[in-house]
Amino acid sequence: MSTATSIDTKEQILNVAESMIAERGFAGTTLRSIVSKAGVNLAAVHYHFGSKEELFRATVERIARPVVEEVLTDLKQLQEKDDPPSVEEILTVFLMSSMKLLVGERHFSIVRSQFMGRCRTEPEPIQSIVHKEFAPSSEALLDALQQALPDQPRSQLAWKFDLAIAVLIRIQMETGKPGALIQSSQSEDIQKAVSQLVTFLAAGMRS
Amino acid sequence: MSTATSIDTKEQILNVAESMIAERGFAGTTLRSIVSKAGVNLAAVHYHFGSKEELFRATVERIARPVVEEVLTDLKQLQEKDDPPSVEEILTVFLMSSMKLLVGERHFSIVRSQFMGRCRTEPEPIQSIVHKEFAPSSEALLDALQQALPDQPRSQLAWKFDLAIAVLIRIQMETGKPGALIQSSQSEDIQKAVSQLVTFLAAGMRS
DNA sequence: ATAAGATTAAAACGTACGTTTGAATAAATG
DNA sequence: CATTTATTCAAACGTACGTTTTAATCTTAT
Repeated sequence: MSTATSIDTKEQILNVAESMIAERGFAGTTLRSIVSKAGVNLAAVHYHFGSKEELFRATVERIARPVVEEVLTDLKQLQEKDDPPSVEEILTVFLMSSMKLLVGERHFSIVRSQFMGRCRTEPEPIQSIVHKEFAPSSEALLDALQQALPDQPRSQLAWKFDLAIAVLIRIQMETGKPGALIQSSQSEDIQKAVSQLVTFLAAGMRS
Repeated sequence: MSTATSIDTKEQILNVAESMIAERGFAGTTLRSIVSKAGVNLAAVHYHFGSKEELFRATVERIARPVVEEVLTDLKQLQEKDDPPSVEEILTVFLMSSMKLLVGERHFSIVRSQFMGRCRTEPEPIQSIVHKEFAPSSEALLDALQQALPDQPRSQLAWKFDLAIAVLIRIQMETGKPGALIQSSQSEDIQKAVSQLVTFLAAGMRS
């Protein structure tokens, strides 16, 4: 059953795995280093998750799920307001859904942002896991963009949106580092950065 | 001395390391898998390179050096023609210098492009190695952009250029895959893609 | 031809990996 | 309270890692 102790262990592993994978990547992070930092037994990983890869899947899922859900609901809400929404509105939903991870306890949330960036640049089979997790929101966003820019061929829109993802990933990986666009997890900083990014990307999307 | 056989061994290791790191990343690529595919002895790696990390450094250097030199000479040539050059001209130099890796034997050159993208998203200490290798050309390009867009604050230009790098990396990683902007290594395809990317990025840079 | 140096080869080094096991402990259930 | 279930723990499993060693082989030059 789910006892208080077991939940703590499981979540501790997820938390530590998150920050270590964000820094060192999947292949560069060992289970022994995770359990050492988390203060739990090595076997706990396999008891709670089954394998290293499943632990990674759980880590991705825990972060990605609320982001994907946020995109879908915000997009739906946007389309009910005015259909079709503008490119800027769609890009704002796209960026803000991920940036909202940043609002909260500083260090932890910045790590989350870096984790998101890191895990989306991992080699196979990690890449597929992450891609699959984000597929629903990616497709919804691309559909919305197609409606906002009906004159552009779908293929062109596809690679442009792909570049928008690349930009988001880069922003996430650099978050908190000196010289980066986003340095704090304060709401004003984030909103300002998002609006700059929307301007940057919208110009490219329309071009 | 440098005999014909030893050069073949050394270059064989570099070639195979290049393609395997492009696919699996640095931590995910083992020396044993490299020498196995290359058909050379395991100890040859340490004889010719000293360590796994030094092999990686050599692999990066072999590809990055001509790219960096190309950027510097092309930029100089551009500035002699008209000073200051336009944003579009600078971005073209930036993109084309890397894209020229693609011109040549198809499979091998596509792997090179993927390697470039992959190694620039690696965790430390790899990240620092790659960054150091590209620093001269990055700084020169940023300086040129500053001259072309004197009204934008340096800090803003810096993160915008950083996003341009992110875009290039993404393009390189996706090269050859279905749905990607660049699918072949033919000169026309590349030039067409570069001009589209220049338009995309220039719009963002000016925004 | 032979000595010197450069390169390759096979084997082992110690370490660390992900995973499994089986017993000990804690929690929940009747 | 007894018993079943859930969880933790220490230890070991087999495998694979990067690296080192020592000897054999090939090149080059005297």
